[in-house]
Amino acid sequence: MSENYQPHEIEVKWQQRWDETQIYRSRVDWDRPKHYALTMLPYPSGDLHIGHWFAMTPSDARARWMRMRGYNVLFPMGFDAFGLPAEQAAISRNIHPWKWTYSNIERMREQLRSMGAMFDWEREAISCTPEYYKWSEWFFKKFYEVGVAYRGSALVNWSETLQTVLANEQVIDGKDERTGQPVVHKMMEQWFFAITKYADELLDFDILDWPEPIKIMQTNWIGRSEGARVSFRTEVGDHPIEIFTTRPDTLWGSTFMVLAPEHELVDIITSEAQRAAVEHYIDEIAAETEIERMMEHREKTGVFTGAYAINPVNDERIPIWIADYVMITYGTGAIMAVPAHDQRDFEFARAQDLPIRVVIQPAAMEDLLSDEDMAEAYDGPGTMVNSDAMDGSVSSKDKGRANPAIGRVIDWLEATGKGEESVNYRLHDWLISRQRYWGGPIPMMYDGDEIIPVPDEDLPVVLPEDVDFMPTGRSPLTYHEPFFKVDDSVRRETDTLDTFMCSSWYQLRYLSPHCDTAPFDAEEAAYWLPVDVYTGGAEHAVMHLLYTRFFTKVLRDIGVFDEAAAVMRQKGRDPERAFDEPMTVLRNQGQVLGAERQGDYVLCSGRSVGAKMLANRVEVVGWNETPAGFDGCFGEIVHRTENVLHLDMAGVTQFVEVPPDAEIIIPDIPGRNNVNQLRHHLEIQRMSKSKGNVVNPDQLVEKYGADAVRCYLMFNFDWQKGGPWNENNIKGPQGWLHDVWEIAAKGAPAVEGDPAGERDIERKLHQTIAVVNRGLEEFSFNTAIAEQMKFKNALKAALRERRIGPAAWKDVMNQLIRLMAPFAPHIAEELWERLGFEYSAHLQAWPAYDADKAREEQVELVVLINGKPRGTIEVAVDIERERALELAVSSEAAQRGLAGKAPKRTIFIPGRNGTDPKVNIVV
RNA sequence: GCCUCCGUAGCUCAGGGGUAGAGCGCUCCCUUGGUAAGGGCGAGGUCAUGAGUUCAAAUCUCAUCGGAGGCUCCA
Repeated sequence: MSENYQPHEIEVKWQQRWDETQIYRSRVDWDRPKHYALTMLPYPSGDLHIGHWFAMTPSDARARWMRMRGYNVLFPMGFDAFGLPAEQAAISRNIHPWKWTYSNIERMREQLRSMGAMFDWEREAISCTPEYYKWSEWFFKKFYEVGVAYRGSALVNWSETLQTVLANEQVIDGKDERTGQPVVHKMMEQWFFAITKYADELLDFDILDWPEPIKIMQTNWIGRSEGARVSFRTEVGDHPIEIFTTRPDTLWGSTFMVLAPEHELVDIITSEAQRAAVEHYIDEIAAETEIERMMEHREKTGVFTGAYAINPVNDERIPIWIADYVMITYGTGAIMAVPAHDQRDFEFARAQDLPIRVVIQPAAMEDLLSDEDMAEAYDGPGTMVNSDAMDGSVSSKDKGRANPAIGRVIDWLEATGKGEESVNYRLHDWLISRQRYWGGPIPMMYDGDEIIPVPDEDLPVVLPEDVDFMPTGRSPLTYHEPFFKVDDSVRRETDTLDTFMCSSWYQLRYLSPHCDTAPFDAEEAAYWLPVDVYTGGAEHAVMHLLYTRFFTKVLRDIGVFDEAAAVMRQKGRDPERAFDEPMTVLRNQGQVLGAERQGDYVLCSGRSVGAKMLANRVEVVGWNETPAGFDGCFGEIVHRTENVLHLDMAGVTQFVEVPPDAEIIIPDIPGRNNVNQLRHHLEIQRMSKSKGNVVNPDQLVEKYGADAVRCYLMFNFDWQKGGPWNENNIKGPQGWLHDVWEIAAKGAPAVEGDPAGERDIERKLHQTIAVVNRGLEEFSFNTAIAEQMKFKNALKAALRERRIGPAAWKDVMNQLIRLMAPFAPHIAEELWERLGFEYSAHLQAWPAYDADKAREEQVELVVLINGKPRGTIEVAVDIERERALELAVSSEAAQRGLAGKAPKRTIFIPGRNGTDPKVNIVV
């Protein structure tokens, strides 16, 4: 073996060989423990992005590791192929979404193969194929049968830009999540999934090992609050106003009511005298966007409707206002205003000169509130006052029934029939229909008002190809008569499914993507489910990750998993809770950010040598701090080679050589500075086409090889954090691979080695195994690789010092290659073969960690004087306390520190894994 | 405004009550028959700041400053 490391050649070669020998096929094997590793499936948007590599290759490394540890691993891949991006791209390029999507998929498949991941392509699933969406449709029907899918009228988000409705989860700050364009509220009849029925169960994360932020985000999104519903009579006939409150203990302090301007009662209750003012206000609000309305700290505006309501707790007559600080989308769209105890109501009352009444008094006398001179609302604990029979009840800081006053008032409301305990959710039902073309058809038909599900035997309802899909605000399928016309009276639903529905169950389709009698094969499901480790971006926190949990729970409740559960029982596995959640462990990767040039601005003075300046002084200054009349160079450092700075001077590049004796002044860094402390590095930014900082993985693979790119991505970032791209840093992992190659290429050493040296390297190997295991376990891929680099350095040194013999060398190489196999699969396989081991490296067992072999025998006993290290003594690893103290106190370092005095106190700290034992001598 | 996480070498990051670590970068030397390279030596850190706890604090506590992410008229 003598050639150089040629990544490209060996990578292509092994990818083919792996394919041919099918070593990544995953098959049910009840005798082996299973591991379902899943990484979020890509959208076939065109080219594979470096972000895909960043997400997928570490996941692949971990899946490979699990496999080598004896697990039967399923690691599938597919495409989330329906949806607006394809349709928008198709519109702008004037090609059919099928074509666009399929050519992208073909291209991305090839790119995915170049990663050298252990994807089982036999299990590939593509959500826009009829074989796939047949089952999306089938699920929809099942949901309809049990009332989870329903058609209803609701205020929905309408995007003018996209000409379709969107789910709440796809609207962020009043803007469409994808295009950033504003959405408006519209009353429309649409299809919904009753996700709110599962709100409480979705709040239970007991069996989930998920990142805390995701759980918090889902919890906030679901937004459960406990309180009461109370109905206020109005003076305009039988039109009561329903309100929800979390503070029923403040009911007596309600001095007015506020309806959202969109509330359906506004028109009914408004008095003739106020009608013009109310309509004017509503017009004004309508002209504002949702975004403007949600701006914080804006002046509270509103208008009186002329109507009054009766507060049921004290029969008081209170005015009804409308104001835009009350949102139609939350609660009932109406509130009882308690200005004394709610800051928003307080501000409104002050602005409109409405009365304020204190009904909760704080405990301390000096804090007592008065209606007239409150500066702000009081929402702390206290005692109920001005509340008739409830006076004296103690309102604590607690929410819901945990607060005694609230509990007492709720009981009283229910006993008197004035109200009832209630839970309100911020979460709304999932709006599932879209007025767009590129989605799964909704398998429903209409005969007049009657809804008729498409019979099972007619599934799938196939999405026709010859459709004009330009958006018009109506579903493109409404213009396609052969599709929608079933017969003279029956027509098909022409809206399509939200793509998030299709991606809510893809993990199930991977189990048996070609199964045409069921969405998935029961035995496969029984064996593989649930997903053991799911990896992907945190941006899906309240969309995909919430939807798929909901979906799984519905499927469980309608019995879709029953057969799989039966198989489990039959195989002696416990199906209890196996189908409650789709993915038990979730980890989010961070984002690889783009780099943008950003160096220090410097003033350089010196003398010109040809085109170059030879500087004697370089000072870092602000970007616009050129002193008038300055004679020298001023500009941004855009690059540096050794001690030559490349300055950008208003578009012209100036070279400045900085000799070692030049004075360098960096205000942020005190003391003497040197040239490499100057910032010539890159500023981080999101990668985007418009910034031109998108990194193309194909070119990197071409240049460095897939293994180096994989290792760079795993080594140079904290995977869960992400960070800035810096191609220069690829040299680190590249050097590692190169060195390992060289060590292997040199072949077995021709010396005998020495036992101590071999023992030493064995110890280091086992210490490395432990760290690599921990790194992979904890998704800390960077530490796992750093440790292997260290081991490589140690091995290299030992070989140089001729301390390793041929037998030990071969054994170490064998283990070293297996250790690197999950990270750099191609080079590992190549070296494995070249060293004469049997194919394949990836079918080997993971090196076993042996704690005895990892243990140090001789360690340094550290002598500390007053906690400061002052010297070391070589001792046995298991040295005992008495002996250590004796040695330490009599050591030269200690004697020097003690200067003849007796130690005041001595403390022995035994060494534990990896750390040296210590003795602290207090003088 | 609230919540979560984070400030360690020039950069990217490990570690974490008991000697300050890795890779890259940088200096100097060697090699110039692995060569759009290789080898060796080395420099560089008040572990953000300030207080507290301790025999001992980069590590634990509190405060301050700085950064990232999330939530935010949620009744």
